[in-house]
Order: sequence, then structure tokens, then C-alpha cells
Amino acid sequence: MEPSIDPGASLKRTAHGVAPSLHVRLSDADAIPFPTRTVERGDALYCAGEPLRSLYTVQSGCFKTVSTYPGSDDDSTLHTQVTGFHFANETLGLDGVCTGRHESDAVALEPSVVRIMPVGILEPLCREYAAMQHTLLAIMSAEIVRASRLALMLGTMPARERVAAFLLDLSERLDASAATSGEHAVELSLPMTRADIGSYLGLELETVSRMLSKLQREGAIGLNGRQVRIVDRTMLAHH
Amino acid sequence: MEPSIDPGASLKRTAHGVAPSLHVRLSDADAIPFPTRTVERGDALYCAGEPLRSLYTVQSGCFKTVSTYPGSDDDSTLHTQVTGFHFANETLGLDGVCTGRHESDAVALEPSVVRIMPVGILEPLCREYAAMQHTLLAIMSAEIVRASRLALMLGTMPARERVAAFLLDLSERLDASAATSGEHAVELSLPMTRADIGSYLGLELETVSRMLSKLQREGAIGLNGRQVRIVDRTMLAHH
DNA sequence: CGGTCTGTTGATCTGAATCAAAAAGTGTGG
DNA sequence: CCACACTTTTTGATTCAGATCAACAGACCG
Repeated sequence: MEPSIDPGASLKRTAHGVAPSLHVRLSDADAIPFPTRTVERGDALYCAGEPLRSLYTVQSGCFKTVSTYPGSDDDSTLHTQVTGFHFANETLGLDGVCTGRHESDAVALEPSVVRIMPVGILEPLCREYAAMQHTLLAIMSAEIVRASRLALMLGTMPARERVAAFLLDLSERLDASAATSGEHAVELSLPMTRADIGSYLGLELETVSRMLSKLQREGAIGLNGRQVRIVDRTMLAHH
Repeated sequence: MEPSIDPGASLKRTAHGVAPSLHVRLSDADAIPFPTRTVERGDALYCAGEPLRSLYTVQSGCFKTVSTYPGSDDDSTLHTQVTGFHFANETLGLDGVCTGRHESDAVALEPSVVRIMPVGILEPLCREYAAMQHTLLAIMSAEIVRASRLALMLGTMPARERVAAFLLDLSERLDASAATSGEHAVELSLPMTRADIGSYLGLELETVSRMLSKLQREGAIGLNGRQVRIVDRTMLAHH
């Protein structure tokens, strides 16, 4: 039986979001029952340097990917940054395809489950099924766009805008999992710390905290620890 | 006759460079004579929003890719940044695969020639030839890494380090075209303006100019307009 | 309960942006 | 070939957004 492939149809585009979210299933889990793996909060799904064995699709939970830049060869001038957050239906490990080794660490922010797709199986499968090949290329391309958008954000936007854009992006990506039909999620519960957000946005954690407080004071959001309510979307988007 | 495919063998890895360069030929030009196109300095190879018709491999010359972030829907809060420079043997247009439309502008920095690979041909070809498929995936993955490295740089490094890393990256990527066997290029002639560099590095053009002057004063580089000589590689890399 | 991790807010400092001006290139047409 | 306009680059003076330093308040946990 031919596995049913779910191609570009479900590839959700976010025209204005910071990162286009990827609600794509590489293949129907029922047709090809890939194994799954559970990762505890704080544990690494994989680490930079490890040989690339599989790609992973998040089934539940949330991950951050952490990249390290070796400033000098030996000494302490090395830079580290969170380069992505990954929620349900998003794919992990794509950056390792070029070198055959993972280029970043993937750490679970909460207890999570991933579906494991061995890389050895992936390429032959894509050669067989055109739709699957197309979807994989689309996912990788979207990841390029996502990373470029992040660079654009870090290179051009002031702190307040970065935080606002971050919240808007999250709310767009979480609405699928929150099953809120039609519109975007309004109530977010952030799984990451202020330090994680800051690292991702190229800001210090104090600045993130300050900007969140300011957005609350201005009436754009409601804030209670890691619970965020989007009150005025327009206020977040503009300015 | 089967086109000879040049797979990962020539995929050049730069372990420490800002961006891994891509000296990969998707296919042997002699076997499949893809058409070429000449682009004058300042002209666009493609623009954001245009339907994706082909991917391009730079044969000679140099391009910058410019991304725009629609801050607000209508008004003037839109951000623009140079998100990449592309030299000989590097591939352009990959960011458009996900949406079917180009996500950035590609502008020639000098008179340039590209090889045109229609997207319609590409996917079937990759289904036919495993090595070609593998190479395409590797190229896209490398592009993800490149963009993430840029984000890391913009998020974590001070101005001086960004400029130094930029020069080191350039010297690594240009040595292939400069045919300097063994080591990296020492004499660079930058095809882009200070403003382009600044946009790429998330700095103002004045800051780029200042940092270049400072690096010269410190004896790390020799500077004469757009001619740069790498004098002390270690000094650039460390600190 | 003390201890560690997280988040908020305040005070101060600084690296890079901004404003400003002049010098050095680059190209054009007379 | 030169004069002119225009773009690019350099350098200086000033300002400011965000980093850094510091203190405290909850939250969570063994």
C-alpha cells in the first residue's frame, strides 16, 4: 500500500509572521508507523557534533535549538544563542543534513514526544514519492526563510519590536495546537524562560522583562508570569 | 548519457567560518547545458514576490540578496536588510521553494553570469539521481546553517568582531575563485559598499568604516578603499 | 525551611547610532 | 582632458537604547 502523503496543502504560510510555521507532516503516521521518543524537560534530543541519524517531528511539547559559534579555537570567546523554538508539527534536525552532523543542540523545554524519521529512509522515500520530496524541500526552504527572518529581526528591529514580533509569531504558531479555529491564539503560556527569549532575540533577559512590562502598561498584552494574553494585536504589530 | 553528478565530495566545509560556502555544482554543466543569463551591475536577477521559475548558480560575478520585513501592513515601518552575499559556485533562489515565490531580491554587485536551472526540471531530476538529490538537500541544509550563523552573529557579537568575522568568511569563500591552492585568500577586493556590509552585519555604515580603520591601525589588515589585505589572521579570529 | 532558579525593577555605564562635515572616488558630457 | 555632479568613505562630536550591575521578591524543591 502506498503511504498517503500530505503535501503542500497543509503547509501553512504566515505572510507577516516572523517565522513561517511548518504544520506539515512528512508522511501519514498511520501509513508509515515511525517510532517515537519521549524527552524529559531539560534533556537534549541531540547535541551539536553528533552524527545525524534522524530527523524529528515534534508531536507534543516544545524544544529550543541552541547554536554555538567558536569565536576563538580554544579560549572562552565562544558565542551561544537560542536560534529557534519548535512546537508541535515542526521538524528538527534539518541543519545537520549538509555536514552529516548536528549543528546545534535541541533541548526539550517541557516533557515532549517526537516522531523519529531515519535519514537513511528519507531520501529513498523522497525519490519514490514526488509529493513527499516536494514537501521536504518546502520544509527546508521554509527553514531558510525562518532563519533569514530571524537575522532580519536581529539586524534591524529595536528591542520592543522584537519582543512584540516574537509574541505575535508565537500566537500564530500555537493556534494550530490550541485548535482555535479561524483566528490566532490569544492566551499563550510561554514554555521558555526570559533568558531563552532574550538569547533568541539578541537581548538581555532584563530587557525582555522590561519590554513585556512596558507592553502590558501600554495595554497591548496581559501579563502574569509565563501567561500572556494578547489584548491588542494591532498595537503589537504597528509601531 | 547519464549526466555526471558531482555530489558531496566538493561540498566544502568551513568549520569555523561564519557561513559554510557552497562550492557545489548541482550537475555537470557539460552534461546538461543549462542556459545562462548575464546581469548588469545594479540589476536584479529576481525580486521578492515574483513566482519562482528557476534556481541560479553564480558562474561569475557577485550578488547580494535583500530581504524586507513588512513591519506594519501599510505604513513606513518596514525593515530591509542584506541577508547574504553570493559568489561564484553558490546557489540563489532557494528561499523561494517553500512559497513558490521569491522571498528576497537578488541584485548583482558587478556584471555577473548565472546558470539557470528551471525548478520544474529540478525535482524530477533529483528523483532520478540519488547523488543529485543528496547534493540539493545538502545545499539547502547548508543555507539553513548559513542563515543561522548570521543570526548568531547579529545576536551575540560586538561590531568589531562582526566585521572581523565577515572578512575571514569572505577570504575563505573567495579562495576558490582566486584559485589560491592550500590557503585562504589574502588579498580581497570587496564588491559591495560599506552600507551593504553594514546592512548585512546589522551596523551603520559609519561603524563599519570605523571598525575597518581600527583593524588597520591594530595591524590586522591592510586597507585601501575596497582593497583589503589580511595581514594577521590570528588577530582577526581571536578577540 | 534554606537554597537555587526565575522574574521584576532601579541606577549607571557604554557601544553603537545619529548628526555633521569634509575628503576621495566615479562617471558624465562638453 | 577637465569640470561637474554624485556617490562613497572617512572622521569627529553628541546622544541614546540597551547592557551591565545590583537588589529584591516569588516560585519551586529537596
